[in-house]
Amino acid sequence: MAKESNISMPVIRRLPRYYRFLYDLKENGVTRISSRELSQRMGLTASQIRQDLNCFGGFGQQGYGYMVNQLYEEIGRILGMHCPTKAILLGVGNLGKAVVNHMNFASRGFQLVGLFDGNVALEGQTLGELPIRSNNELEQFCQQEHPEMAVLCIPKEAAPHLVERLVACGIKAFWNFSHYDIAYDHPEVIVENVHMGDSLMTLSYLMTQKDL
Amino acid sequence: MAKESNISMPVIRRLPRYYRFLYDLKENGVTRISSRELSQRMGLTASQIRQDLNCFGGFGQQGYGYMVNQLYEEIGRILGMHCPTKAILLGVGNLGKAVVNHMNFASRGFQLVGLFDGNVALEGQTLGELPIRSNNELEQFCQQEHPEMAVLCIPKEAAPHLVERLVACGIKAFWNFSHYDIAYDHPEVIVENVHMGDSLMTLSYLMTQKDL
DNA sequence: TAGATTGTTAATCGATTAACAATC
DNA sequence: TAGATTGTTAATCGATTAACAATC
Repeated sequence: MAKESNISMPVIRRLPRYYRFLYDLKENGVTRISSRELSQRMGLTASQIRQDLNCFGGFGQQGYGYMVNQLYEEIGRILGMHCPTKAILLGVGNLGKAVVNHMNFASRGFQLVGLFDGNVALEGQTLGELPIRSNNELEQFCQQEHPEMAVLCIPKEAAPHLVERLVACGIKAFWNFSHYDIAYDHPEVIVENVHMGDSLMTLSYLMTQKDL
Repeated sequence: MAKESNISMPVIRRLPRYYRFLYDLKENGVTRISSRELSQRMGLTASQIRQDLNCFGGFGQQGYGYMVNQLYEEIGRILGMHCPTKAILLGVGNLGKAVVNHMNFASRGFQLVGLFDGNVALEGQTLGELPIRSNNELEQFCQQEHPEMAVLCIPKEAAPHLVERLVACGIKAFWNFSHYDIAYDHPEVIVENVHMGDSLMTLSYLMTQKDL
């Protein structure tokens, strides 16, 4: 579908949310829905929903609405859920462990194939059915498995050097929990930053404002 | 400063990022900076930085720039870093543990004062120097400590009932890791959602697009 | 056919960028 | 004073909303 390029980021970032709501509707046995009803459930305008969906094609039927299951599948396809990408995770500390245990990579378009940590004491331990490997094995592992995405749960200080190595290993995208600014040094890779601290501080701001 | 109301969300969400960059500059011994230089480091326009900062007041000096430390402190004050809010966390599973261990609440405007879990087997265990309490103690604890914010690391199914109780206990804001849509049922509370899964799916989309 | 709801164009709104006067 | 850079207004750009013709 040629329409799919040049979609704006606000639209893209709404897609996973549509996907979640459609999944819930599906689970609740709803088979079709109008943009108007979906808009009420999601707190958006019906206009925006139709505008968003039409970036990718006409998934609805005039006078009738959208088939929930079909729309769910279409958005899943658009998001790349059906062609999983191999991913590795670096830094098996508190955060890394939680990401491995808590995040269902398989249902979000990725296949987690390797765990790495700089601490050799962890080597040989397993986490979520995967062995924890030493960073020394990185190059060899990537040559064999060809992962394309790396999850960074490492300290900021360790990041620049590791990112350099990972890019050399063929990693094309990063899910970055570290505070190192990858994009600045590597404009060619895709980076999705997760700054949980920023989110917490935003909440602090909003509470402070309301207190006035 | 009366200017501080009606600031748009895009501006607010950039504040923590300014705060981080200013901290780094400070650490590196930089004492003053122009909007132009900061814009280059952050990948923004100088215009936007000046526009953003002027929502809150004139922190710079014409012909000279901004004092790094002063600006850092001002943004910290705006974000409410200096008046910590008491917070509790519910759900001490993988994710809850990681949040407790990994997130420095104290440096982001909050004081974590209590941990709660529905699993009584965890009761009495400690995590990050705090005892894990049963959800049964919630009401009594809140009466004594008056926390204003709750971190939700609980399953979606458990959320509606617990949120009800927490709002009755005087909780005014939620840092929500669950997929339950709090705002829909409680428009009066402040909610900051953290949807890590959405972030991962966005990355999947971006990779899928580039592959075309 | 009549009613409903989409797909799509046009209008509005808001956010970003550019420009420049103020001033250090 | 001259140079630099802010604070602020104006212009542009993009995203959202409204409107409505197309059509199921």
